[in-house]
Amino acid sequence: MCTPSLPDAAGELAAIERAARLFRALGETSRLRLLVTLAQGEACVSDAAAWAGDELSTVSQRLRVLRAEGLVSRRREGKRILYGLADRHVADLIFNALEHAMEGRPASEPFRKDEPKAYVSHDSHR
Amino acid sequence: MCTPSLPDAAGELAAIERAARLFRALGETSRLRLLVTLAQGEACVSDAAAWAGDELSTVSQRLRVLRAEGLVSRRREGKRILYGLADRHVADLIFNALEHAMEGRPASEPFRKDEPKAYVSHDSHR
DNA sequence: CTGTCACTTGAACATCTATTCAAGTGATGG
DNA sequence: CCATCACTTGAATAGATGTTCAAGTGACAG
Repeated sequence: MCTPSLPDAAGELAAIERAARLFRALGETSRLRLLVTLAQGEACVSDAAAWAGDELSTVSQRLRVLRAEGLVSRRREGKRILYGLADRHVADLIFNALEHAMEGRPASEPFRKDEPKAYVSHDSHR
Repeated sequence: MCTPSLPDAAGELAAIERAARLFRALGETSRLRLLVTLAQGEACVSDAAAWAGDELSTVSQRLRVLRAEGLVSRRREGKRILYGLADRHVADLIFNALEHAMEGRPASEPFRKDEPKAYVSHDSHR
């Protein structure tokens, strides 16, 4: 008699929470730029900081956030530590968003009285 | 050895900025839950508020943010205003993230000395 | 060993963001 | 037309988050 439209398992709520944190990590221009940079290939923190024109510790903190969400990989090479995108999944997520961002309207859609198109998912994903 | 890895057009920077705002909109549990709810079908604000157990105005504000990023559609039906997912692209984004969230490690990966796998994108997307 | 290099981390500050209440808007139904 | 319903919006507050400086860590070169 409750949860009228959400046959979600408790685990799904946790997954949503998790996904939200993931999105939040992606949701900052500086961090996203960093990821796009890493999509071109691995980089050490110093270089990444140089490309971005930011402080070393700033970039390190950004990578910390990204790593906490499993978005980047990390390996040592000599004295440097190389970061890269964690997997193809991450790249997909980013490029999908970039596509949507380019297609989407210029962020100025006052009201539009009726927008008939509403997408409905194929039932459940689970 | 300058702009070593970023042949980005100026427009791409704007796209990244845009994508980041999009991710930020997705990056909050309450808003993401709302979107997942809408993925099951359209809903009016009152109902959505009831499902979520939140104030009407709270949900309205959330929808405002989502609408500003083009994530939801809106149409009037009688006295109600029905919201839904904007398009399949949005659903893809969400479900991709949910998958990654489920696959990913339990958010406790202290260091892992060497993680050899670093994904490198197939050159450019442009 | 020891010094140094490359990076990480803690704390402080500033900024941004979400939620809420109250007031406003506008289409609908009578 | 007018009252009402369903929703939106503005302002205030509280909580979260990013950046920076300074200090800390750890591996590698000598």
